[in-house]
Amino acid sequence: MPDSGPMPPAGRMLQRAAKQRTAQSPATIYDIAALAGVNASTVSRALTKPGRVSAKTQKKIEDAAAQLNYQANPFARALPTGKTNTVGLIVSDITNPAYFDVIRGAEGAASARDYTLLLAESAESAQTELLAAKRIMTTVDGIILASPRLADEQIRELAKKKPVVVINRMVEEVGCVVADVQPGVTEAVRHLATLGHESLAYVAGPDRSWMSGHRWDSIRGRCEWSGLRVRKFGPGTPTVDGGREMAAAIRESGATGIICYNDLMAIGLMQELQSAGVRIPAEFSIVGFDNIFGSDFTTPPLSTVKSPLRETGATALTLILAELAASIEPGRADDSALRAEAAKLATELVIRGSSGQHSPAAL
Amino acid sequence: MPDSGPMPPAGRMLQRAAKQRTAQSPATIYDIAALAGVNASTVSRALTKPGRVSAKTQKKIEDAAAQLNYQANPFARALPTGKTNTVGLIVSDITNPAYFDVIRGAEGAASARDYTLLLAESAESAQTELLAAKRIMTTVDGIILASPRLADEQIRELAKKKPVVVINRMVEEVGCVVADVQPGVTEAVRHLATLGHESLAYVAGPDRSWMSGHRWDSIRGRCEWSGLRVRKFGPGTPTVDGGREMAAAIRESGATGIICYNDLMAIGLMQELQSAGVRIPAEFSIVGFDNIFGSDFTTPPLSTVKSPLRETGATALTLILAELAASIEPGRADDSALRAEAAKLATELVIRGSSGQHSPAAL
DNA sequence: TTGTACGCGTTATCAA
DNA sequence: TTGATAACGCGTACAA
Repeated sequence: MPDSGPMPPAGRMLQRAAKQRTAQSPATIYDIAALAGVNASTVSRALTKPGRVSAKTQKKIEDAAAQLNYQANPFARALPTGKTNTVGLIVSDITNPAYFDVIRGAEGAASARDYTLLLAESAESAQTELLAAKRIMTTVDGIILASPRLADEQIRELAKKKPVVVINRMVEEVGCVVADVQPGVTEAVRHLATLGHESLAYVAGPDRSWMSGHRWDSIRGRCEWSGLRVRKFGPGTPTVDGGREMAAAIRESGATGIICYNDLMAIGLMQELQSAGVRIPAEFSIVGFDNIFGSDFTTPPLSTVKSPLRETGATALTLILAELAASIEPGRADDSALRAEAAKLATELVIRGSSGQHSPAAL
Repeated sequence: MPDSGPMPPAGRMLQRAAKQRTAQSPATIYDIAALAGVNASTVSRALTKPGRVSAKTQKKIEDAAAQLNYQANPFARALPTGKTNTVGLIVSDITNPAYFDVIRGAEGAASARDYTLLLAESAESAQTELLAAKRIMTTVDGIILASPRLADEQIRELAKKKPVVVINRMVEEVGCVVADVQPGVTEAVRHLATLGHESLAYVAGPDRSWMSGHRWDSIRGRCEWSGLRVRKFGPGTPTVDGGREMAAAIRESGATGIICYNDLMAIGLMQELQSAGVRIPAEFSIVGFDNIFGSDFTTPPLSTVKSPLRETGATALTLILAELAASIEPGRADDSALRAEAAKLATELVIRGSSGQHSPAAL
């Protein structure tokens, strides 16, 4: 160590300069600083909060940055800040087309705000879900859990570390995005009643699915209100095959207006019934949930309670970002706007061919 | 500066200790070092390449790490290394269900190797695709481009900076994953010929789609070989509506064995034809491509040339990782195994109800 | 085998 | 308003 002057920065910049010649490593704020004739810290200021620097140097720096095709290194930025501009999304089953739109909505909302989406799947297992969550946790600013299989307590535990928003489930003390099932269910029950169905049935999903129970509660309540009989079948697997397996029980039940936990089950049920010679909708009316891609491909096309899947994904991401902002700048508790936005997420009946006038007479 | 001893490390550790009391910030290698009574660098060595440290201290460190619930900070790790353990996947259109399985395959392969998947959409625009690519580029070890809209040259440009693998398209000098269309097309053409169709038609996708042209080339070649007449229609939009729009032209064309660029178009075409009173498959046989989710929901269910979508996604990710490994350790050019794996990706005809004996007589 | 010291690119805290 | 400098957590030559 021959010298004791301001060595580190000088040495650093010399090294940068040398490096610049050899490889084509991306430009750093030091390169910009050199080009603009200012200090690196000034560059940092100018590029992050464009108010703490004079207009003149601001422009010089911006020009230099543009010329050098500068792109901030997210990792270097994340280190002192802790902010990664990345949100994780964990879905329980990528196979399920209902999530496609959720993913799409979240991705759109994210990239619109210069955020990036990290995707992971839990394969319907609480254990791998927790694993994925922990792995991702270190990398993201917040996590969206779509129909999580985790226990409430585990979710709250995660939420202590980073903002967590849950989709399609209510968990105390955690941000939740759940579309209002009431309007869609109300319409559906009324629709079936109008069609002449006096005995309804609900084909439930898995017991562990919060949403399945929620939908059942809503349907039952509505039927009581309307004086209709309704029975619950299941639990069943929330897939096409799961719907198929319920066909026999439904057929013998005497119920003629069937609402299924989701479109997948509805499609399976309908297919199985049809292949047994049952006429839809003459003998049974079938209504699904979600309005997934392909639910109108069937013959007859499926009537369904449409869920605002894409909006749900987008709203979840917005909520995460809001929680993030709140944790930094705790003054503003204007959840109101967000709550309002989330409240707009309502279901709605889409009437297609699988529900119609009940006319078993025409045997 | 009262002292000139080994200040920095000591000061750092003191601060850590103080911090440890207050907030619940995640444990670092310094915490482990303190607990195990060794230096932080030893911890780093023990945790990265478990061979450069004595068995005894190794255990001590691992115990301490476990006790502290240690989780390496990916950002801090990425900074000196440049490695992020993250792969980006850009799809041209999340709406298209064909990508669902690709995403799924890639995600599965990634998380199996402790990699994380970054998802982005280009919304069918070359410009936003480039933007997304550049934004993501800084964050990932490599990028997978599914049916990119970018020009070949732009893709090569990207590939100069980080490993790039392209799905469903051939680009010189860039890793590509394209399922072999030959077997599926051969089966399909033979199938239609056997059914009595003498005049075939191909409903093309967008002109910009490399895959659409590729499929057409293969079909045409196969038809020539078989002495069948075949005409190309389009270009069209690769959606259900795009398929619908081709119905009139197809109906007047005289062709009766129709192969569509993808299932979406096939479904639209079939629906439109049926709603005009045309009987499928008696009058027209329709075959799609890909075997997407829901292609068996239609009545009749769609015959289709199945693509190994999921395997394609998984293979693409594997390829990226291989290129990554090769760029680090250039000695091993054992692409052979990979090429072999990629070569196994073949299409295959799935015969369902939309194709059948040609019997226009039964008017 | 282990410890020392530095750099990765950025932000944040001070002085100036 | 700007500059100098210390973190952020980890990997790694180099020295011991």
